[in-house]
Amino acid sequence: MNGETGDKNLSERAQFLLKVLVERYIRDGEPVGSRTLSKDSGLDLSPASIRNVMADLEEYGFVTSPHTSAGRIPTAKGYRMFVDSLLKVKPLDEQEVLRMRAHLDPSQSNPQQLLASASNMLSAITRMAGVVTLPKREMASWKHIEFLPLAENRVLVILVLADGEVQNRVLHLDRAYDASSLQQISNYLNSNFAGRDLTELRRSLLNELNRTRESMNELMHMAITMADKVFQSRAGEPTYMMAGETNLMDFAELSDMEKLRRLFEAFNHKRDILTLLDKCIIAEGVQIFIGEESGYRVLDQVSVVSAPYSMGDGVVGVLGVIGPTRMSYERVIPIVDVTARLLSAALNPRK
Amino acid sequence: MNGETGDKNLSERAQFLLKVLVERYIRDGEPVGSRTLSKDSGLDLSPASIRNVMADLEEYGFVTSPHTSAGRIPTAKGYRMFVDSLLKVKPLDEQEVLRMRAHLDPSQSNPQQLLASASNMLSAITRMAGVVTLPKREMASWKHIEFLPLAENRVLVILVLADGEVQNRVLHLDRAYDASSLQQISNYLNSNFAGRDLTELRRSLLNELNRTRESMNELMHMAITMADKVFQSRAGEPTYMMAGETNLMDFAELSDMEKLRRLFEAFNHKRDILTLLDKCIIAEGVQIFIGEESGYRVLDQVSVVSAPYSMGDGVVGVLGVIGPTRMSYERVIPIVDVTARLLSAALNPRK
DNA sequence: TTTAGCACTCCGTTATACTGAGTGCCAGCA
DNA sequence: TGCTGGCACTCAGTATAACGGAGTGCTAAA
Repeated sequence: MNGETGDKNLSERAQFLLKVLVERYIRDGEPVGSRTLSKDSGLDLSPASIRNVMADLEEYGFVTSPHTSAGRIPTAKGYRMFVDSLLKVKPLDEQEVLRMRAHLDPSQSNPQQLLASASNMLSAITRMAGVVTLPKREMASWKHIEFLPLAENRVLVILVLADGEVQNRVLHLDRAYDASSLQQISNYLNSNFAGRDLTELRRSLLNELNRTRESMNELMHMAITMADKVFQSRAGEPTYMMAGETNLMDFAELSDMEKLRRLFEAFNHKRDILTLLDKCIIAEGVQIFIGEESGYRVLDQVSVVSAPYSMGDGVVGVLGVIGPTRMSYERVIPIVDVTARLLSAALNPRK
Repeated sequence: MNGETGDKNLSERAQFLLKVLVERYIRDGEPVGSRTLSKDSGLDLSPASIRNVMADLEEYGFVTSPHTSAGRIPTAKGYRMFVDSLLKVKPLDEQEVLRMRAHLDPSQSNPQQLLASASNMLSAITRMAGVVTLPKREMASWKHIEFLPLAENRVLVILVLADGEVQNRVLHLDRAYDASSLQQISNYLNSNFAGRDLTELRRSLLNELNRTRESMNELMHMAITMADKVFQSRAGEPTYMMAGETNLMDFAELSDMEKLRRLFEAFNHKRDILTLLDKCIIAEGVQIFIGEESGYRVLDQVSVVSAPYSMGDGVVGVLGVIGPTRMSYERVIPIVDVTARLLSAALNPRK
């Protein structure tokens, strides 16, 4: 209510003190009192003055006290302000970038392994949990397709993707196809559509189907319906890989067994985590969800720092770090950022 | 030192009291005192007499007390005696068996999914962690093999196993092979060796190679060396699937965060758990490791109840339950046993 | 606008006492 | 000889009170 803090915007000083407070709390994990802040800030202010500012910050919802006579700790909103407006991330040490690059060496790993390395690396250097979503395969292009007849109207489809990843699916069909017509179908698909991404493929196949409805020979018809079946994305696939979940057990914030258990169960069921990560795939760079912001109860006590990575010429997945809200964003943000870039580079063979 | 307990073998009464004690402790989780035992046993003995027996049991190492004035709890040795000699497992309720069978319906799942269902089911009904090792593929036979030329001297091998499981591997070769000679090679292998198990195949291929060394045409030579490469089992594969680890967080025995963490890390690294489970593959039926018996520090507080399952005509893997030493062996043993039988049945198509 | 001073609050720790559960041992009894 | 009641003792866990420390909010003065 008093002059300075009546405005919508916090005073310079209040912002600065919030910054110092958050940094201090991230460092020590203990509520920060006015005396500490008075010494720590470098400003020439007495504890009493600091207390006034704190009262304002509390009123705005940036900080809170665990109880009457403890210091203040940041709220989710406080962290948000800190991350968005107060924090200046320094670029990573060059040495460290080199070390990271070595872990993601494309020459001696396949894409699958690269993803695993990335999540391991994230968990190892941050000492929190690292997560990498598997590439959205619809967006990836493919090199080659092959059909193999099995018993009882079933056909095995082998799909070689642009990155060398191989997928198989078994189709259950309404009638048997002999080896030679299957051969013809795959020839047709390989010569006309190889190299396109999977969604595009489905679209042009449907067009084709409409355009040539009458004139089309049976073979092409078969080919098109079959391809349509193949390229429907399958459900129930594993959808992300995580490493270092156990690191989270060290954090005092998560020492409540009940909460920890729910969190780990969420990791296993994947659903919530995945929809959250999917939201990040549209964003440009590093995206951060702090505590309750995520909208999922289980993630109340944790933050997610994520960044999209790309393959070919589009974003195909997201990687990131999951840790307590009280994490060193200053350190984690550039790490996630760099990892995403390195992984993208490793996944895209230099042309 | 006194007459009765001086023999190597425990008296009838001592054995019976141990049984009651273990059952009681499994039920309540609290040290059992002489008064309780006196009422609970049904024997017409005063607490004082019970105490004498307890002193003997303690001397033999079957029970111990957490502190001077608490009751007794079983040691690993005590549980072992209980499980080996005192416990009589009742067969499972028929209703329950039917419900379990429904979960492992071979008609609407592939083998991969069956294994996952089995481990899920084990964890769900025992409320502990369920684990299933993946089948040893060397012991499985195969139905079909196919080669697909890729760029740069690489060949994609598609291997269809007897259970319908499909595997791919990429071979790096010293020279390029054209599609038609690859076709010939696969024809040769399919018509001469399909249906054998993989170890047997390698053996007969090597024989073949020696026997026909001079007379052999180049094609057969290629085929044989290539097959040899294919059927070398690959390292670094995932080796078991686990479900319900988080159930273990509920047990008071594991409330020590440090121990819990080590346990979960062991689950992730898989190594120790796997060598332990591998030991069970030779045993006939249900095998039990109680606490420290396993020889692995991380498993000090937990027991593993396991049983082998089979496919084709041999044992190929192990499944089981991991839980606190203080688990209801009476319930868990038949569950593991039945699950192993059901899984074996589901994996072996009725002929 | 800032600051010093003061009363107040609340957590965490320590000391103390007390209760309840259980034990080991001994002496007497069938 | 084996069983039992009695007794002194031990020890974890809990409740209670006391106290110091850290921090706050408010007020009055600089």
